[in-house]
Amino acid sequence: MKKIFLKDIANELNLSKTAVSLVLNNRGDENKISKNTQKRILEFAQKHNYRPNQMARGLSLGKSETIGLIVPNISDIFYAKIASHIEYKAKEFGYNVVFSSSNEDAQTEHELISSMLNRQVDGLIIASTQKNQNEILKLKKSNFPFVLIDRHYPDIKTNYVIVDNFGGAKQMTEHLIGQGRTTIGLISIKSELDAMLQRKLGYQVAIKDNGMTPNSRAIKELNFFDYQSEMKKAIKAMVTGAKSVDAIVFTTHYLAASGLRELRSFGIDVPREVAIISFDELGAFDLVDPPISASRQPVKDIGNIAVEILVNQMEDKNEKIDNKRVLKTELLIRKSCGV
Amino acid sequence: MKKIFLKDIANELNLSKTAVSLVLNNRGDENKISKNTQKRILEFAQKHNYRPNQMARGLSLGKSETIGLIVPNISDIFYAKIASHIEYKAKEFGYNVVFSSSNEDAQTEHELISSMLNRQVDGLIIASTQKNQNEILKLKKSNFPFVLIDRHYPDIKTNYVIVDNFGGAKQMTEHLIGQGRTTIGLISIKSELDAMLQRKLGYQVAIKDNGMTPNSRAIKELNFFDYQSEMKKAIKAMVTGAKSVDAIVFTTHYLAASGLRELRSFGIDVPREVAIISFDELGAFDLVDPPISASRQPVKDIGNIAVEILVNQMEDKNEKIDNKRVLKTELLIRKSCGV
DNA sequence: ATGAAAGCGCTAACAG
DNA sequence: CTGTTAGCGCTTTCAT
Repeated sequence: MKKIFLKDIANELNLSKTAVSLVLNNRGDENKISKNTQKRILEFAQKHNYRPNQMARGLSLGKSETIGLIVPNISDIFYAKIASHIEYKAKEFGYNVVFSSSNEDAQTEHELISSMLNRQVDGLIIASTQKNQNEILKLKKSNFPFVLIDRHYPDIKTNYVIVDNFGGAKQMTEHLIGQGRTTIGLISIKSELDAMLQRKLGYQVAIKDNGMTPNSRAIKELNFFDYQSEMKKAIKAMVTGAKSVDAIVFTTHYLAASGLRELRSFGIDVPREVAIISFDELGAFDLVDPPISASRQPVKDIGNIAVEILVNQMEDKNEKIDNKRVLKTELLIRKSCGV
Repeated sequence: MKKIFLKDIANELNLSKTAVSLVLNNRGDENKISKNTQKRILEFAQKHNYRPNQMARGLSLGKSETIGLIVPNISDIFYAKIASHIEYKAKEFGYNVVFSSSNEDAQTEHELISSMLNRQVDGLIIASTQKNQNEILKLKKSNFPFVLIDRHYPDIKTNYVIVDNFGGAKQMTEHLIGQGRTTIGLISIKSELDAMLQRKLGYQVAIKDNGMTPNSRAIKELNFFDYQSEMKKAIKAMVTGAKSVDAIVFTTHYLAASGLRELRSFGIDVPREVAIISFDELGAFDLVDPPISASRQPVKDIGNIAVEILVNQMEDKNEKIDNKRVLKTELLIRKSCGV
């Protein structure tokens, strides 16, 4: 089963490369190549297991039929799920997906974008570190097709698909208030991410709107790379002393999991003493003791819509490039925030 | 910021494409190109943001510096983690990663392999459906570099990195026996996967070795695509009637999660009435009520070793191609299998 | 209806 | 030390 090339099949069949190429790309009819010739070509290719070299094809065509996907971390189940949906949807449109993780590092993200551009991806889907404003601006100016997901740059007009972080967090907080909680804390990641700012804001607005006293001491923002050890201190500060909280909003799933571990180690009864709720969830949140309430993100929609917008822009060069989509999260009420 | 090519920089600098290409590929010194010329080239390239076209480069070089990764499902946290480690390790060696999910479908896997070959990946890492023996055999015969992970074909000599499924399952079962459990059931996926067979075998051998009566009614193998609804029946059958079990071994994480849900809905006290243990785990298994014991797979090692073997084979064509690695799982004892 | 020939951007003998 | 030249495998215009 040796490798066979376009040229070989042209030679064997006494045809030109042109004819073979045309037929193999389904352009036989429009170029009026006889049915019989077409059949011969197709059968021969099939029989000899012909595989066009996509690098050659891509070089010639000036495109690779590949989409690049850059996420902070593919082993985060949230991004893994999005990746899975992106891959599925991309395939529907005939595109492959190359992915890479930036590890929340701006420089890595920068290199990844370059590298993918080198590899001639036809478009990019990026869950950005949000620390590469210039890079994104350059991409935009060069008119290269891309869409941001999960995180966007508020100051740049681009395509993006995000969720309503503000609304989701506000709704979560209001639910706790509705349950009669009066001293509600927030534990988040220290970050410039607009998503995180919006979640904090949603929480704060809910607090104020309900006539409760905002208390900056009730807000803890942990270092992303060291959140586990900082969590211990944060929880300790929140549950001891006179101003202890009776509820905590976590701005992301791994914080909620970590926070619950610490609450337990302090012997706190969740939800009786402290109710908790999480933005986004892990697979087993419904099994946890107690089951953790969460605001679920529509991962499938995020992936699908991102691909659709991207493909539109890649294939229709006139497409406007500030296609903004803000999706709603879904509040899942479980025992962790009250009875 | 218009696109700039090798030719452009040669022209601008009044040099030949050769010189420029050499320098840009760090072969300036070995080709005795003057330091000064090198500096001019590098600076010009830098300044104009030169990006070599990897399709052209790949076509010329006959390789793409890309590794293809095929897994059953990238949104399964187990594979997502492996993918993450593979990506990281591959980058150390200068390779990119393209991934795709086969959805446990043989035909899809077949197409994926073809497609990746078309795209000129330099090597393949495959967690196979194990239903493509011929395809794998062909790959092997063509001498194309690849390594199987997680699942291997027992009848074909290939590179592979798997875990000791038999030993892990045996150890899990023995632990339950050591806890005084006397009627132990197994819930698995109906599948030809060697991994699943080995897990079942490990369970069965542990049962026999300890003088307990094997009972085929205590083994339930569910349909992969419909395991949730079948789980309800399986659990019901296991916990009702005279021969109800006092422990269950689950052969994979999502089965354990699903099984626990059903046990609860039947009002079973875990672990008092029924102890459970899982092969592999989900992120929050330690938080679940009760915390679920599990045999953890070494995902990082699986990824790293797979890449190392593959790179060896890709870069040293004399490398033997039956590099077999069987890694140990790690038993994590938590409350779900007894006090 | 089919073929010859040029070209995509880069690498690598080989010759100077 | 540098330049010329010939590909890599495929697509596509332009003749025929």
